[in-house]
Amino acid sequence: MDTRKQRRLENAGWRLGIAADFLGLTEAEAALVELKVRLSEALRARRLARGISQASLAKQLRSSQSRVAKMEAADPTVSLDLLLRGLLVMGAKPSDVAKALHGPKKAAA
Amino acid sequence: MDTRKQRRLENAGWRLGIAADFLGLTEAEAALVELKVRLSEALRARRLARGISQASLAKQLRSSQSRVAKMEAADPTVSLDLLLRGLLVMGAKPSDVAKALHGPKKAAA
DNA sequence: TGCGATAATGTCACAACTGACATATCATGC
DNA sequence: GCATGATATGTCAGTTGTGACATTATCGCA
Repeated sequence: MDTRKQRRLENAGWRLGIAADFLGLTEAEAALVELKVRLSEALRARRLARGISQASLAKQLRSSQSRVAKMEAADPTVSLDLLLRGLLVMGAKPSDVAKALHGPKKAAA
Repeated sequence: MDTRKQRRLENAGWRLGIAADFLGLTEAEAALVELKVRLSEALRARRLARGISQASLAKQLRSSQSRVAKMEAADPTVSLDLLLRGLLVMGAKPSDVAKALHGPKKAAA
């Protein structure tokens, strides 16, 4: 088929309806929240495994106890950047992060 | 051993030397940059696979062409949040994101 | 050569995130 | 009962990220 016309329209940024775009974004937004939750759970798990307090983690992160609490609660005001830094500071390797993204369960039957 | 005293100190936030903490953070910081680069590569790959322009992706993201360019360049001013949203909008599932984190190569010999 | 589309780079006002602090809740041990 | 340590919740001023815009640089095509 002739994809030229479509390409033209898409590149102008119109991609078949604003409503669809909107839905696409909120979908992505929901998925992002899901990912944040998983990372926050992984963070808490790692911290507890090390047996240290939120205050201690905060110090290592150069942050504060209250923010760490919000990180672990997946508070909307916490960025992924901070969450990731928390995990990495707690010794997570990139592959560990990838695992965490898959889901909270390690290997459920 | 008696771990009580150590726990006390740790929970007060002192964890054996500020220098070590500092190194830990910059290490995490470097790892974070690495992850950002991988995600930015994955983003560009996905966009090109779909054959759409930065402007089109920007529209779907409700962002701008210039910011998408910066996303793909792993510019320090773009957040992980935005990068992730970009990937998700481009149809990436969480498992795809996890794969991207492992490394740019899919299955090199 | 000029034109249209795409992408890269710099800037800026505005919005979101941040650390810090105060305070509150909830356990444990005395 | 009430300390003590850990965690949760709310607020706020200062920093960082954001979308938008302008500008520039390529590239392909007629």
